[in-house]
Amino acid sequence: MATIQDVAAKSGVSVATVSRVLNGSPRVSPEARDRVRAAIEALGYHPNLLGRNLRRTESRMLLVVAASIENPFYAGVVQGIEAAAHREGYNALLCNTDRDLDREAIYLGMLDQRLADGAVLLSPQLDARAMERLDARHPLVQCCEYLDGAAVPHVTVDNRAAARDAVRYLAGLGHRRIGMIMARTQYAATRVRLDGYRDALDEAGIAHDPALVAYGGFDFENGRTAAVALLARPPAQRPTALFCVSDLVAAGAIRAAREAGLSVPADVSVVGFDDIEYATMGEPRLTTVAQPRPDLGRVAVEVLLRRLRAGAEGRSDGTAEPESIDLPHALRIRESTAPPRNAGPREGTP
Amino acid sequence: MATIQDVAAKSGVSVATVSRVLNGSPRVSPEARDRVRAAIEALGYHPNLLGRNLRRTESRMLLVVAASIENPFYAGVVQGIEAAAHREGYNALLCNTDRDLDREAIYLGMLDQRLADGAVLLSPQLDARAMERLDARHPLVQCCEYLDGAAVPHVTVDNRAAARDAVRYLAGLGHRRIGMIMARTQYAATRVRLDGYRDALDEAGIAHDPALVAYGGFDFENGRTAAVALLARPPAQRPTALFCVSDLVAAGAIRAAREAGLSVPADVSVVGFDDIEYATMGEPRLTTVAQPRPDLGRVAVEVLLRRLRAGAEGRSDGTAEPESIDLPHALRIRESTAPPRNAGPREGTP
DNA sequence: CGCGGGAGTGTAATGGATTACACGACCGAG
DNA sequence: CTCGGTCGTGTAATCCATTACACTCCCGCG
Repeated sequence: MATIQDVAAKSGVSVATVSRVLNGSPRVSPEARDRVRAAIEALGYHPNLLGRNLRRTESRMLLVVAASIENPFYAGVVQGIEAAAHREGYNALLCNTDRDLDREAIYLGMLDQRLADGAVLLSPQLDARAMERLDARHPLVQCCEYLDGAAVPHVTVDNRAAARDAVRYLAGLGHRRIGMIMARTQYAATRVRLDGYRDALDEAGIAHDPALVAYGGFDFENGRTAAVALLARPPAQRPTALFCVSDLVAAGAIRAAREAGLSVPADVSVVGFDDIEYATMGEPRLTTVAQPRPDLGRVAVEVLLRRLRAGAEGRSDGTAEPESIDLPHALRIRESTAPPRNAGPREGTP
Repeated sequence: MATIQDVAAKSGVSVATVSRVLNGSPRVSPEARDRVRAAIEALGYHPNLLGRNLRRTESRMLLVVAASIENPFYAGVVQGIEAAAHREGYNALLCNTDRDLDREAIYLGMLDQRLADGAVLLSPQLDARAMERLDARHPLVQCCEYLDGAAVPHVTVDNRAAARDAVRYLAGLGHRRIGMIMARTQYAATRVRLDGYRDALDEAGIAHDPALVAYGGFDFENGRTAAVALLARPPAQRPTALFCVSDLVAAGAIRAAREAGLSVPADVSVVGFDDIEYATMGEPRLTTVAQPRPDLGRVAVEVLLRRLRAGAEGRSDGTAEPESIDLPHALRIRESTAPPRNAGPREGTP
């Protein structure tokens, strides 16, 4: 394939001038510019980015690392990341770790190999210290999920407030035995949802009952299994509402309720988290907490590029507070929630 | 960061020797090897792949281009692609076109810029000629969907046979008014499903009724809209079974049936295509045609790398038949299908 | 008329790794 | 002892584009 030398020869100028045309430098005469453009056209020349990137010592590639990029929740986030990256002239390299620390290490190794300039971590597997060490060499940003102790910026919603809103809504419908299906996880973003759940119970003057909190994972089967246990309790102790840590878990809970002969929402209300597409496809449509997914991705990229550029100019202040951002969430009320049987909504409460 | 020069200096050998150690050449004395390894360790050296790739004139990167990578159907395919690519020392760069020809062009442009060595196309937007022209410069392979006239290899299931199996099963249950919800599409892989549907009707001696075939897209809403139209017909002309071009369309059809006061499968049987995770999460669980998704991805990469290597050795035979491959599919019978009301299964037919 | 300075262009160094070729040391065969 | 060959290693060219620096014109001002 043609190189910049070929273009230079064909248009009768030096490679420097061709390069200047390529990069839009103003110090080129219109005639030279035209001749170079014509030669590029005639030769079907495309700059070899391997050469350019080597010279510029950057790859203009951003890593997007997640347990599973295809997880429906991440769909919109990734879209936001890609769009923002392209707008800034970067490409996004999507990486699936399948929660495997080694696979993640391979991907993050691309930073040291200069195949990528920075990374957005959607579900980090490494520990906080390792993340900080890596971040000292190459800018990182955590998005949606993040590790508690790591001094690496993160972009999320206020998960505690989001959970509080969801459970407050259930309490407002008149529910008193509200269960929660949590996930066992290292992520602070998820763990504080339990705090939000408790906040709302406190507000409503409902005593905490640890037996109403079940722990599993984020998936359909996890949700189903956890819900089976909670719904197997005697009717007087059985929760009349379940707040679930994800929409997939909520779908599992609905399946469990059906299998237990209970109807949703008449016998049990179910609230999810994430607002994935599936939430409106199943029956009943899911009440859930929506996160601004494309925005989460977009802002994460903005933070990352800000750091990348700051670093390129030699600044690495070190101890400055990492720039972390919360974006607004929203409770979407649909058909999987209703007042409990034998207890209308508490209209009287202000 | 440390370069190969630094390692050479620190270990008292030349860069050539360091490079040989890096690449596992046997022509290095054990002592030199050890010293180099120690220096690499001490300096925390990682080879700069921008330099290596420039020198080798390859990027070891494979493009994976789809309308939407996050589409649940592609999840497993992408997983297969990634796994196979890594096994061969390649990275997969996932690209979303959102069905936008321009965005696709930008991604495919990365081939000419040498940021990627080849591409797997999951839902090509360009036309057959353009694809062939591009393929002449850089190896491509189509996976799952493919264009009719393009002399570019593809890896799929036998979509016609798969559709035939699904509809044959419905006919076997005793259905005679079997509708199909198709997608308007440029893809041959999808279009031949209509042929398979007709094959099965012919086999069962059922006359074709064009009014029973509706056209839409691949999504939930498309499926719902199309099904609303088919199910609005008077009961005697209404289809008792619907074969849908995708699981999402089938989900939409089920929603439409419910809204029309019909129950699935008692009043209408519904069959999907793809067997995405959602197929077993909803109610009822979906009868559908499963594709071996990771295998489709794996084989696509194998074909691609075969071509890449052949091309690297200077061979480009030109007019040889493109290597296209069909992988086996499977009908998964679940709960969304049953014999029609007022007509038991046709047990007597052999 | 001489000189400072900007515009336009070219030469060559540079980024980091790979590898063809060359060279010296050393071995065994004749 | 000499020659051919292997082994280990180094030098320098190479991949392709960017850019610091130098240079030539040419203009306008004093």
